Amino acid sequence: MPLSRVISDGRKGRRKVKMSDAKSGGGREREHRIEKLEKIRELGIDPYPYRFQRTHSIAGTIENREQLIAGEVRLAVAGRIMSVRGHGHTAFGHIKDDTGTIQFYIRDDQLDEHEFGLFKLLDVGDIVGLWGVLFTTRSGELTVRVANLELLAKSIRPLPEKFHGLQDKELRYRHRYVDLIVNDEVMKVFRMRSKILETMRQFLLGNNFLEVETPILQPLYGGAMARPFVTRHNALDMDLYLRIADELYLKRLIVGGMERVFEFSKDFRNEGMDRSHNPEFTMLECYAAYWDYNDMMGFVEEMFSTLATEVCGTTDIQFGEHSIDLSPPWRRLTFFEALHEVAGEDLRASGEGRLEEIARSREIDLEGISGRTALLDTIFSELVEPALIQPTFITDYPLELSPLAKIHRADRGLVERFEPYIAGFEVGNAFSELNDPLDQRARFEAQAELRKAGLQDAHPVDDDYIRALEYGMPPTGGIGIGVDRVVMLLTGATSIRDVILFPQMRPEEGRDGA
RNA sequence: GGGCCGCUAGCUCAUCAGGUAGAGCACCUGCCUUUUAAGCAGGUGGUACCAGGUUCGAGUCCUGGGCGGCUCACCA
Repeated sequence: MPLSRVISDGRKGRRKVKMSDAKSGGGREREHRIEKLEKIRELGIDPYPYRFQRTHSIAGTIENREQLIAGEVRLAVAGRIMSVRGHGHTAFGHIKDDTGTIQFYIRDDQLDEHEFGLFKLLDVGDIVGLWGVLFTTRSGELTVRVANLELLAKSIRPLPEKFHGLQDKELRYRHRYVDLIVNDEVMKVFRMRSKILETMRQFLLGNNFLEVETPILQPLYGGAMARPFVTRHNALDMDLYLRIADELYLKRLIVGGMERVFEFSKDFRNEGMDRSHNPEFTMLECYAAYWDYNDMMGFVEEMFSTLATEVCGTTDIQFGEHSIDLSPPWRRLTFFEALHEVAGEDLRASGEGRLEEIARSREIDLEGISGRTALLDTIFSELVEPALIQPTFITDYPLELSPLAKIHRADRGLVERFEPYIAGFEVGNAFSELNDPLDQRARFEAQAELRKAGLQDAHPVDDDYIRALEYGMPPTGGIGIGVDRVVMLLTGATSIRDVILFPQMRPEEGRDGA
């Protein structure tokens, strides 16, 4: 009896699970298939053999079709049966591997009896290996004429319907393997994701960055304003945090003399979930000694135009209704300049009263918002952000928002920080990194005060990080890039769940009741 | 957390005002040696998310719960 069934027995509010692992899941068809599985075994055939030697991928077969047909080459391909059209003594169907789909043609007078008997016990969804030569059908389709076939894995669960496929988003996320089998565009998105990561990595390695790995389990979290997940280490008898950022570790490495480092960091933030937030997500952070944030801006422009060129073949990409030009240089605008544009006046010196007036006149909801910084931030995200469609660097933020960034060289009230915006998304966050240990301690202590005042997301003081800075960190430019959002941008996905293979979901069986 | 919407066969969906659930695909049986949403004939398949309630009778109405989608808020 399946474990899930045992656990759920007697539990109130149990949800019926579609395609469950219970015996009823998959309906009668699953039982038919298990019967066929037994018959296959009775024929002395192992329905789950150990390997298969392919001569060609399906894409390779299609690519070399002329030589393969002309030479009457006996080839071996393998894949999942996606359709079968039986005609008594013959059958057509398609198999699919991860390079493509090809038709096969099988007829009983060209196989030994044994093998055609096996074929009759196969189903859509089974994984097979086929040997044969290529030909073109009357209707012009490239087809493998099967001379021999081998079952490589029996599928006992039916695939979704061939025409509509799997639509239900819940099932698509929960049973991503099925989604990948039947929805080709899903496979395409995740191939692009891989390509994006690879291009980023190559770009960084090509610029002499060193790829490193830093702890996910941290005794003290930091590097961002967010609530962490807490976990427990039994042997040490202590709580640990899942990292919310790897920033403070990477800068320790800069102190240690690694002059350019990066990490693809799985980060975890214990907050709400929506179209652009998953509790675990991927951040690319990179730090370069002797750079400031201006150097980093140039680097980011280069990286994104390289990405778009490698992945999409052009720096002009389409996202929803927007055409976006990622080629450098990008527009650069300070935080207060951007506000000036939308508010029609310089807000740099405006008091709380004036900021509230402006917000109200634009019908911005100010519930729970108090203080000048929060007002500025709110006005910015309501009025400025949505309009930042073409790539734009917003620079020089108010000091209060950025405890890890260096004071602006020309203005003590600002920090040297920028955020790249594309299609209204904030895709990163970068600073001239604060390397004055005494200033850093003062900033941490200011955060600690905010924490005491009830701001849970404020930074805890990280004494070891300050000690590292006390040994001396060179001037450094750093950035964190939200990789999932970049993937959304380049694939046109409108939900982060469409670029994460297994997005966080509540368990199918529902929450544990009393 | 709020609002709206959804949950019916393996999948995609019907079921007008409450009367004991239906189609297509898939599956099973038979026929069919170049088909391709193959075709023809016949057939199987349901705890209508769960639990209560109203009613002679509930997929349908009411209450509570579960899961999801969209959206707003919170949150970087």
